[in-house]
Amino acid sequence: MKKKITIKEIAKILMVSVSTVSKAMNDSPEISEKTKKKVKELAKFYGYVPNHIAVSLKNQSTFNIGVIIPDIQNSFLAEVLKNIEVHAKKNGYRIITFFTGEKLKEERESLNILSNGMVEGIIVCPCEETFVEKEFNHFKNIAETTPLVTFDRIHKELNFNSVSVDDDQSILKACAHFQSTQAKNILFVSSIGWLSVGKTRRRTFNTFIEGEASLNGETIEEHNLEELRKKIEDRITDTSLPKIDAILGADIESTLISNASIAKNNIPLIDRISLIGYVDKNHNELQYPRVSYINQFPEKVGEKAVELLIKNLKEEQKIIQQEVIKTEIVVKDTSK
Amino acid sequence: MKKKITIKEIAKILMVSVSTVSKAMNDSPEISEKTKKKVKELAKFYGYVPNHIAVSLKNQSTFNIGVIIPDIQNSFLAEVLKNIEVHAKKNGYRIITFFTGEKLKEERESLNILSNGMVEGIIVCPCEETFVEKEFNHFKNIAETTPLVTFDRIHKELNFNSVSVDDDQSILKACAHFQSTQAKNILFVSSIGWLSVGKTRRRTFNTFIEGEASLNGETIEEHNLEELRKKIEDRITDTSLPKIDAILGADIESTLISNASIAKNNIPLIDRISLIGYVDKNHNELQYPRVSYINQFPEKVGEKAVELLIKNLKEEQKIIQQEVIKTEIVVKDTSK
DNA sequence: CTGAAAGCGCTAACAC
DNA sequence: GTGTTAGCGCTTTCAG
Repeated sequence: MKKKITIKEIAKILMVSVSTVSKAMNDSPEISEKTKKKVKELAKFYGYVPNHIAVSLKNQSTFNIGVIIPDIQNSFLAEVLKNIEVHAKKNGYRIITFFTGEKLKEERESLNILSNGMVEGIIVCPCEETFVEKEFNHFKNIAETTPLVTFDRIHKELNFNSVSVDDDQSILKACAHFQSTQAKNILFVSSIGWLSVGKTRRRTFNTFIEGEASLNGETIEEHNLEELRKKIEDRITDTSLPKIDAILGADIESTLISNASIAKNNIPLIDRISLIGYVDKNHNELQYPRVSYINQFPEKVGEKAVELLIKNLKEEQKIIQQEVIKTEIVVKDTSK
Repeated sequence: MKKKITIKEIAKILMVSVSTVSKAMNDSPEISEKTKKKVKELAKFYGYVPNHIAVSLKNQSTFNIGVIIPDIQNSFLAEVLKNIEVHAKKNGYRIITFFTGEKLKEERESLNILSNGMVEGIIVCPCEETFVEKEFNHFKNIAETTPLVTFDRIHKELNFNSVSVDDDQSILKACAHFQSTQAKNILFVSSIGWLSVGKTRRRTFNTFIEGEASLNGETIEEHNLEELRKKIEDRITDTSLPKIDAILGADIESTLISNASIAKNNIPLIDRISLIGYVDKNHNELQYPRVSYINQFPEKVGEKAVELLIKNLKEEQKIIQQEVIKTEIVVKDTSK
């Protein structure tokens, strides 16, 4: 493997000093056009590119933003990530992405590694284990020295800059939508009952239903997807029980399974069960029927997160801002 | 924002030299247990973490692997990426991911940035524009100084370490599968005719069909997905034309649209059109009907890519190895 | 217009 | 067992 050429070697070949080469490469007005040309030509010839690590160390700035994500397979997070990258780049920053697999240990490690010189600031979606363990100290420690923005998942102890989605509002809007279409029996399905966000969504659903005399609610929560499918199919095909008018999916998986169950059991149109849930937008557009869904605007989440972080990088004093993105129900084929 | 503490400051507080602190932190046997304890305690107290940039510069090694991906929304690439990350971590490496958006300029820039000190080696899926422009010099230049592994997309000029998928075989296996189920008229649908991989797939399909007297082939290629949907629906519902027995989807989008079109037009079972194509595995499992698909083993691609790269990092001399992953047809609901 | 020298934070050979 | 020192590749002040 060929060795990479350094400024020093270029200087030697040209019989000038390293500082001259450095200045020439950076187009300093101190250097004559002639020398600049000479230096640049040789640099190009040898394929010189400044060593990024050395520049970072010297300048104490990397133009890197760290991003920590629980899971890349989560299409919402993937879309946020994409948008973080786009907006970071637009502002002259690169991103360094770590995945935690929802593990607290990985999250801690990622924060530690990133926060020491690698990046100027960090955008992080806290992992599930963090919420289970109610352990937020690693964030607090890091936030003392490194600008931090959390997104998507919130907790009162996570009082940093954050961008989240109005989750309660999503559920309430979906319920209200069902109500306006005369649904009576609403089934809440979830494969994420163990996740804090899953718990909140269920609680919000239940609270709403209890407050509405005209509505009746049922819940199916099951982590195992095959089991979940079975339970949903059993329920919606069981004619001995009151008919389900609408299903609210608490996550992508349960929404898809509900959609599949309705399709598979070929339920006649007259008995159509409405369905609203969470989906991968791109995918949803291409399937039939397209599910009516809760749009969480991942583009906005990504953009805002970058915006908040960069604002914090520039300001000297630290400002705390908590953005909440409003969601909307997008009516497609599975509801009126 | 609080300043991060350095080794120097710890040394001053403890009235020892920086090297003592450094050695103590790195558990050098030269240092007494007592001093180690003293140093470590203070380090912990002040939340000291070594500056990664400085360590990298000093050691001339970063334990970073660069990954360059055209598009994170592509579920195949996302899954490969996830597996690259997992296997990199397993070997003690972090990954730094850049997205090119299929743009040659971005690809060039990403390679340049990564190759100078940031990473030890690079895993890259070359972007489409690279193939359109037939411009491979940026890879060749980088490969002279930085270990490189390309994956997924290949070209005879890209003669580096690579992991690719046996694309021809995928198409041939699908055709053979249709043939074995007595299909006569096969429709090839594609939304990626403009992409090199799309061209190859179509060519392979056509060549096979022409060689088989018992088979008849048709092709619908259309970049605009709404148009594509219309064309597919028109074709499969047009009873004045010979009936389509099977559809081969050349990419995820056209496969999904075909599936949706069949479902939407409620084609009776007796006229069932078989469908094989490319899918997002996770998603496919949850929908109904689940599409019979070509498994490209993204896990293997990611794992092999890391393996090849690390092999190259360790060996002094450079070895070139071109891995080809065999695919398989996974029969689900849309074919016999 | 060019060069010498200091220093970013850390490690490690070498001295004591 | 601990300290001194040089140096990784680069930028930048200051001197000439």
